[in-house]
Amino acid sequence: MQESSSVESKTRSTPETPLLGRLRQMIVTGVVQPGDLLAETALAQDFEVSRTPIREALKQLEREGLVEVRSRVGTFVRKPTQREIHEMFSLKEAFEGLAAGLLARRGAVPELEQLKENVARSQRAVERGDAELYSQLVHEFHSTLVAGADNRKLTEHYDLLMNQLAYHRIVSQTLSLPGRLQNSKDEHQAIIDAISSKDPLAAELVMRRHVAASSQSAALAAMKEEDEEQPG
Amino acid sequence: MQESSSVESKTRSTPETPLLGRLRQMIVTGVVQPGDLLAETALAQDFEVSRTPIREALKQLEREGLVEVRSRVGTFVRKPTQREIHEMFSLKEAFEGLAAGLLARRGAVPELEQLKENVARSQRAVERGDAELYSQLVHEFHSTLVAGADNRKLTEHYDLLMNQLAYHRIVSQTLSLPGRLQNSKDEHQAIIDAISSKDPLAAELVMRRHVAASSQSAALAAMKEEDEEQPG
DNA sequence: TTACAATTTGTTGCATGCAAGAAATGCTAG
DNA sequence: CTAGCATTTCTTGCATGCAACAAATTGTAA
Repeated sequence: MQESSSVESKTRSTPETPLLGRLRQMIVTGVVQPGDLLAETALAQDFEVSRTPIREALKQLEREGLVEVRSRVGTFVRKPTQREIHEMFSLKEAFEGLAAGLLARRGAVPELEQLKENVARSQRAVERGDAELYSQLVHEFHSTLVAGADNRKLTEHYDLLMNQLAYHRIVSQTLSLPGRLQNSKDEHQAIIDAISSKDPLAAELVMRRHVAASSQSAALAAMKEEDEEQPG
Repeated sequence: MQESSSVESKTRSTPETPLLGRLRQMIVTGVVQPGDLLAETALAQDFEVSRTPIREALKQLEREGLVEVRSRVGTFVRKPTQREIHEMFSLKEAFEGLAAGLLARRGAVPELEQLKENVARSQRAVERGDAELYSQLVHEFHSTLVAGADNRKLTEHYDLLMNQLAYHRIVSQTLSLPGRLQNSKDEHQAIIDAISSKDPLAAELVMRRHVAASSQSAALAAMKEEDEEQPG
């Protein structure tokens, strides 16, 4: 299953102090809500350590954009602005497009098989109308695709981005939109086809279209009004 | 003219403790070399503060990939592997391609004028054979282009990437390759043309081609530098 | 009640002490 | 000289105390 942190990958020079991961997960999964105060002293007591390691973790989270440290006032869980969400989806599109292209260039790798199996399971989830399972599979699909690009720097930046997007909550809302669920699965299949035919350009294009479509749904779900122009 | 940090942008929630920026610049500009030990106590004396803020800054730099903290051994300036350099250039291509597309979609903005003027100055630098000035202008061109995309998240990730690439040293060597200098200027002009004609796809394509070409040169230069260290 | 100043409370920022561990050094035996 | 072990040194990891500052609270006067 997953590591202690939410979207974080396996490799890390320092073995990832559990503290940072646990705090990050609390934020990403919504255990603590935007605006909540994360006081060093209180956290230190909760985790039964001193303020120092807590403080270091909070500084990291600030760098990751998950919290805001207001000097001598407090550290607060941050909520991305609508603009930031839009910006991050642009980046998501670029990252996953790049990943699809790189994966297509690599050819037949284990990750490609994983993707095929993912779509098969997704098909069954769609038939059963199991939105919860499907949401999980969607996450796995994108995660596997990026991993398959075999580019650690890309993975690093991608994880950073997705943590800040607090992917789970936004996407699970998105998928409940009518029709989007079946569409999404078909698009995943199209992506696999493009990758399988070892056509990096096509793979990137299809992937980016897919992400753009999802993003639009997600943006709609996050905020009702706000009409955006779509590239094409 | 630059901020305290090297490639960092203006906006930052916390006003960017000077310490972090100064340390970062020391690494990026090569004042301290890869493999060098950055001992907390020594730095604390140099900067006339206690170990605590030094320690926090070093942890940030670890997160940025500039140093490696080996537990209870020391913090060392990190040197990107050849693979990482390759990976980062892939990301650079994606980032700047995205930026070019976004900028093309924005249309006529101040940054576009800055780019035009940059090329004009570059032309003069080429004619005079002033490689040093040209190197600076190249940096400015790419920096302005990304800024012109008006996407702060993109800028954040881009800055993170470029700091780790320690751009200056690699690029300045790159440009000395024969012919590359004039080519580079022409490509910059082509990028501006695509952006001016408000064709995001074309702009992205041309930009990515340009970055790919530069990257290849830079990769060669980096390998060359690598070889020069080994014989000993 | 309202305005406003003084005080109290709560939080982070920084300095410092000490312990844990890794690596270098020296020492001893052969 | 070499190998192996003890010791010393150097470094980070963490705990804690105190100062600086912001914000909330209280008290007071009109």
